[in-house]
Amino acid sequence: MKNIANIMKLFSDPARLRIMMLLTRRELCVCQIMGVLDISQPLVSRNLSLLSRSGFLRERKEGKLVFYSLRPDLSPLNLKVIGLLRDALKSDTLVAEDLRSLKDCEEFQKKTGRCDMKTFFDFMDKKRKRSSRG
Amino acid sequence: MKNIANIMKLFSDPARLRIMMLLTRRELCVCQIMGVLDISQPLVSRNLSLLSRSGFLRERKEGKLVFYSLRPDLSPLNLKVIGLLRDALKSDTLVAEDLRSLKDCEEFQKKTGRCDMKTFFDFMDKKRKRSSRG
DNA sequence: AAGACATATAAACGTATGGTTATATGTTTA
DNA sequence: TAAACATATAACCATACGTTTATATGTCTT
Repeated sequence: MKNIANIMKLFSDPARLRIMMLLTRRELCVCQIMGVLDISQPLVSRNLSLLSRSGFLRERKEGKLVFYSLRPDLSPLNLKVIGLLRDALKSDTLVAEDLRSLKDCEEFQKKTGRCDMKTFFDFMDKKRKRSSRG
Repeated sequence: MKNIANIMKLFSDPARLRIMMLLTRRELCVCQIMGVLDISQPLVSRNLSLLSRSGFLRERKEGKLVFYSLRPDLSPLNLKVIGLLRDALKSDTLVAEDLRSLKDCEEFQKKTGRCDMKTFFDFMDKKRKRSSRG
């Protein structure tokens, strides 16, 4: 009872839902998630930590960077929950935007050969300015 | 995004989960739910109201009583959510106890021909005393 | 019509939660 | 070794939420 209630609570937050939707696509490091979602580093970190502690994510350290991805050994229940969320959000415009931004970020990353917070922030900043200019 | 987040939040509360698990079985009035779950009347009322407003329940008035049941025209998403919750709670001991209590209450109700708050409270009170005596 | 009853709503309160800012930890680079 | 950097954690605050108590609404009974 408490278990499923806690899972529901975990996904009652839009930021965590957005993070999960990104991570169901591929492994990402904290700075990439920050850049794409445009939320603060401590908040991303905390939400990743909550998702990890509930058994949804695993982490992998590579130098300064920490990469998060779905756990390969997800429990049947957790798998079903993720399936439901993906289904519920398959036409979500915000998720679509996030995935678009992720793609853009990755292309930029390939061109520059960099994966750091400044790079993604600068890129997203320019992008936002572009779109606000119309 | 907000929609699914709100649904998740709705079911992040054990009391609401228990109410839903009862109502997926059959239509019940407020006093029956109170008796079975042993939670206060205003709390039951409020949670029923939240579940109704999110499109999960319908209500039917019959004299003083108000009966709640699953909406017959649940959205595909809401149906999937309920399916997931039932699945997640199919072996839950608390839900099992609740269903047991519900059965007992209904038998008692048949015998006495009554459906009111006092009846269910008295019955559950005795039941609790029985079980605490061992 | 008055009182009893079932349910809903309002008010009030403590706690939990999301978000920010500041700081700590650990790694890389110069 | 010191500075720069990525990430995590702590401290703090405002707000939201669950719960209780009190009250309102509406129905039945006498």
